[in-house]
Amino acid sequence: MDFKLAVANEILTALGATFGEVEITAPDIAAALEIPPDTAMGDYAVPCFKLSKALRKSPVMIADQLAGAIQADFLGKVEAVKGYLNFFIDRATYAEKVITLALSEGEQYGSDGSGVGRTVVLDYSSINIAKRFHIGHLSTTMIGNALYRLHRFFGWNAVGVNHLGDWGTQFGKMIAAYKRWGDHDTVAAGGVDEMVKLYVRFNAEAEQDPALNDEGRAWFKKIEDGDPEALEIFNWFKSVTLKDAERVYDILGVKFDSYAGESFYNDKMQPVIDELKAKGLLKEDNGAQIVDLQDYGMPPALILRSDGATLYITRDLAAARYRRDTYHFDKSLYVVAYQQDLHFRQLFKVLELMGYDWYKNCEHVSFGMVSYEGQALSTRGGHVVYLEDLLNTAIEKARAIIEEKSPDLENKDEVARQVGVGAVVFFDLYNNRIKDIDFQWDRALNFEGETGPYVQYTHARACSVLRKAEGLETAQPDFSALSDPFAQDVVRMIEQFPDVLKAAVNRSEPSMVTRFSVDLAQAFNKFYYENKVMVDEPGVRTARLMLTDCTRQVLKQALYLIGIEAPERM
RNA sequence: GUGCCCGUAGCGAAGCUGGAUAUCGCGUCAGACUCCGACUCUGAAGACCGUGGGUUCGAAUCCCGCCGGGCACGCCA
Repeated sequence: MDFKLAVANEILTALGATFGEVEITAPDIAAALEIPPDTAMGDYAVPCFKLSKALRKSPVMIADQLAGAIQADFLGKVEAVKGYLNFFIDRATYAEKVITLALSEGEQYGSDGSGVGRTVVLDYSSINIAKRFHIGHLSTTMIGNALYRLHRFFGWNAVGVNHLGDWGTQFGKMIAAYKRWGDHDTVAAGGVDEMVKLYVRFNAEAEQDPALNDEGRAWFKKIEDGDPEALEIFNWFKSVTLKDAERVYDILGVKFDSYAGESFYNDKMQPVIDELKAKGLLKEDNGAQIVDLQDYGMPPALILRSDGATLYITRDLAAARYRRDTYHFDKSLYVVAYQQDLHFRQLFKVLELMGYDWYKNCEHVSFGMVSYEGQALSTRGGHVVYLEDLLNTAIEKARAIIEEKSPDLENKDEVARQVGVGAVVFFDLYNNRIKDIDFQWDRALNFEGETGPYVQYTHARACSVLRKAEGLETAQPDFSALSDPFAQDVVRMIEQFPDVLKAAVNRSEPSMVTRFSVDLAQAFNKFYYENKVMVDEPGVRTARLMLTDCTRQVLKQALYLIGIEAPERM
């Protein structure tokens, strides 16, 4: 039973009985239902101010009259207060319905299956070849991962794309540097770090000897032309970078279905350019080919440089079309920082001008910048935190706490990893994605308060209680044992879980799930403190254990959806 | 200069399809519990919700101006 809808139906009936025909439907009323700021005021409320005009009566009068006309067995009490109609629901029934539903649906609880038969393409993480993974890449990776999991949970066919940054003259420079100073074994052993060293050296020496740059360009031209040697080195660089990145992805539990990056679209741009030309969208400006977007308040989109070379947006146009043709997506998300807001507005606008109505299904999921202790990240300036270092530090810290608090734990290494990584990921997904993050070690490694470890701990605690209850006599649950405010808060959170997930998907906002997990954990901890679960009375005990089980299940699911594991002991 | 985004207690935030007394965490202070597991509970101090207008029965929430900060604005990605 949907409580909101049930309450809404009662109101509708009472409205009809009291004021005659009204043009309003039950779902309308359900949408207008609110949860009062204080549970002492009621469990649901309807503000009657909007009805005031249509009915030509004061809100206070409407509320008063409706209160007198409503009676239903699942409603405890109906009160009219200053134009608000407040409902008190029968709490035992409420708890029973919510818990029974959540437990019967199990791991599917929270999903309405609304994505079945639909496909979403998610572009996230999108690392650059020959660069190390640092904290600036965490948000795109984890937001993308969370959205990927959320969509799958709702039944979507999700395609995760790591749109590799593997195109540009810097790769020609890298090869030139490698040919001059590098050797296979050193790079194979040192990985990305060695490649970065070569690149840094190249740029340093190129300042003395600009001819080196020509050498770099020449190598890049060879890549473009498909020269076997150039391609072999280039592809090898890619595989070394991906191997390095894979290590981090494994720690984070992040996966992709495609690694088609910029170079992949090298031979797919010409048809797009031809099409732009055919549709009369392309025009020359200062030797370059552009799409004029002046009518839309935007600077022009540069499709071809004056030397004929393609640009970023040219590749993204080709990529958008390729994804549409290949995956037939119903939705395409780009999890990219807000610096590129304009780029995506231009991209989507050009798609629209090309006549692709599916441009509407493309969305830029933009997020804030990461700075480090107040300053911009700078790889060159050494002002940077590498992701692997951060994760390892977090894992070590978790390990130390485990040694102190639960030295007898069996799989300490695994749990340390789960908790350490959980802290970092949670930190990243905690705030609205649009907010900038100033990375500070002590905050990212915080395990107390609103943090991943706190939620994980609550989950482990629930597991512990359930373990202790194994083998005890079960009885018909007495749901009236869940009528107190603390248990009710937990029930309410569990009831809201499906709505929270839906909103998180609709708004592409994983932080809603992160927030929810904290709220549920807090509510459960209060409940747990105020009510003893393991009481002698079997009916009461069973009801409280069911609530504990529900909490465990929902916390685990919430954490999973934002990419965090939930150990059963810690 | 133009466009977009952000501005809520000392700090970090939530609340933004308008609704009752603006929540949460960190930190500070005073207590309680210390019973299943780093928890939890009670209370204190701390917010003219950047600012000025407007719309509305009602604005942190919507609209406009201003201030402060960030990002972006043709041949990088």
